[in-house]
Amino acid sequence: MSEEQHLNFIEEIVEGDLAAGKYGSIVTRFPPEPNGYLHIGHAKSICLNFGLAQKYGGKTNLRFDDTNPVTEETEYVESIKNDVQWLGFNWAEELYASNYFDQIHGFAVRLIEMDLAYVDDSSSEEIATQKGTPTQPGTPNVYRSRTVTENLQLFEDMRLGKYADGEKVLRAKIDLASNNMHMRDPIIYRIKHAHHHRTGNKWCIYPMYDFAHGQSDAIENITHSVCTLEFIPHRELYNWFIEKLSIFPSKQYEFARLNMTYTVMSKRKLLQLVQENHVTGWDDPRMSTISGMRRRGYPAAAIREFCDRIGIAKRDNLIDISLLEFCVREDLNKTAVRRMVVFDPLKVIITNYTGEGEILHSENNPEDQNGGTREVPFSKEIFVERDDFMEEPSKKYFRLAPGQMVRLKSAYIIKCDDFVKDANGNVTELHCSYIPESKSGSDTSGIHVKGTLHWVSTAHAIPAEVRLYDRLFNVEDVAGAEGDFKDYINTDSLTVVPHAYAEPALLHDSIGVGFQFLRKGYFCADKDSTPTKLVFNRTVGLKDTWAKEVKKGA
RNA sequence: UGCCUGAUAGUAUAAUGGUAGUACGACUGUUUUUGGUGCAGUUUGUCUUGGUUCGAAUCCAGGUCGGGCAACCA
Repeated sequence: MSEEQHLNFIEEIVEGDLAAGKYGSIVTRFPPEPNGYLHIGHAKSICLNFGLAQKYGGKTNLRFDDTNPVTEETEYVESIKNDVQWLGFNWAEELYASNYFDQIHGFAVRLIEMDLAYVDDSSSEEIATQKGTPTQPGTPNVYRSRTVTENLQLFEDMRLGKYADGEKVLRAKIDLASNNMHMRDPIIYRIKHAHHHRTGNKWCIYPMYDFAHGQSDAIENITHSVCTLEFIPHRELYNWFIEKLSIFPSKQYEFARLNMTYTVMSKRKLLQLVQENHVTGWDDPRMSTISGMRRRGYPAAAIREFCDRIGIAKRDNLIDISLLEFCVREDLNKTAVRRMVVFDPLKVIITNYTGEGEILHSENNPEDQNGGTREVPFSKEIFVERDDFMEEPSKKYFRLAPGQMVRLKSAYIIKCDDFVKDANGNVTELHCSYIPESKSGSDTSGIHVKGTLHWVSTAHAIPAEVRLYDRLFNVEDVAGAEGDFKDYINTDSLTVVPHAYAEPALLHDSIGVGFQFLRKGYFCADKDSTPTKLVFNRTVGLKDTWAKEVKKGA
């Protein structure tokens, strides 16, 4: 009652329709064309369409808008199904616009019979010219006054394959003077002698989007057909066909598509990145595709949360990618298993440690009481991160420096006594002493240190490759930037750390879980990872207030 | 030149004629065996000009700015 339910404008429409008794329950659909992989923008649409049905007790169909056989492939169908499922949604029915080709063809015949469609022999250029311009009305050509009988015969001949591609089209007869260019006798059927991934060679004529989408919606009794803003001018046509054909009156509603900083969101551009090898594939972890994000380690729940937070409205937007990253961290912080991995090793010898070594225990996740612990071997010689030592520390540097003390996570407090340099002046080794009574969990030393470091015992360290990703583009608004979007590709978007050192527990961890490498960020095993060669992707870094501090000083 | 759309903190999004709120970001402080997390707090906004009204982000009119529309693509 009292909770503030902020409805988006589409939810308001749905609630209004339901309250008015317009529909018993709602039916939505997610209608991708299988000509590429799904991206985060599709996720927004998926969450909206499936979310609506879940919230109001309806159903959602997955419908492939496969009306253009030359761009569509089964590979894409499979990837789309996989991505929608991975995101956590189940469709009521798996459908294809091509299932309806017979019915849609029948609709076209009906239109011809009503003298509302005609076969046009003009070339595509002629048709474009005859359409006029937004400020000048179009002009009818001779074909527009063909008789119903003639049109029926010609359309049938088109279907029979008597004409070559482009020789003839079927056009709706509407209004060549309309302010809406889409109403100026739009083409509704074209000839394409092409193999279709579902219907094979059965057809050589295919309906255009405008003559398939609304009809498919109607056939499926879709109550709320939600699409993006650029289809607003199509709505008039959408309604016109439904009215003339007297079919189920689906209603189209439009929302603003997702735009995100530092990335591109169009299948055409994503395809280009793949084809020109700017990335390794559709599932490259830097891609804005669902499959790329999955491989990068973004949890589905985080993507759903993101889609929830960005809202649904009609205003053009450019969402900061850091909001997505926030959602990813928020999710992973609660679920990721903590491990220690040193990327850039600096050897530390604990000079006063006389034991053989020992097994210590460290919690798997401080956020999860039931997460348990793991064994971490400790010994006289360990690796720490090279940038966790400074010969001449700045004032607020809480890590190792001559005479300075830190805690080794889940182990002991150590003090840096000395360091060794090579001929080039590079620090090669630290000599530290440990405080025996400072052992984690039974610390009686009374010493408090400000810094805690991750570390790995050199004798037990497991080599691993770590891949660090940065934004794929170096401008915020890639689509809005002048010139070719490829000019803005960030050439440093991938950094490989070939020889990182991981604690041994990581060897036995199952693939598919999210990790937090302490103080380094969130990671997941890549599909390239094998038992003999571990490979990890950095999903996202940790919030780093120290880096910010350093930057300020610089 | 036409038509269609939209405009609320830096970014998104609510307030549906009656206290401009929330989240992310930024900044403080605090807690912490991750410079992480958590907690507390601060910060910044109704495109503009008129009108209607006791009262306007909301309604009306004009302007400004943004996006879209003339593929045998979807």
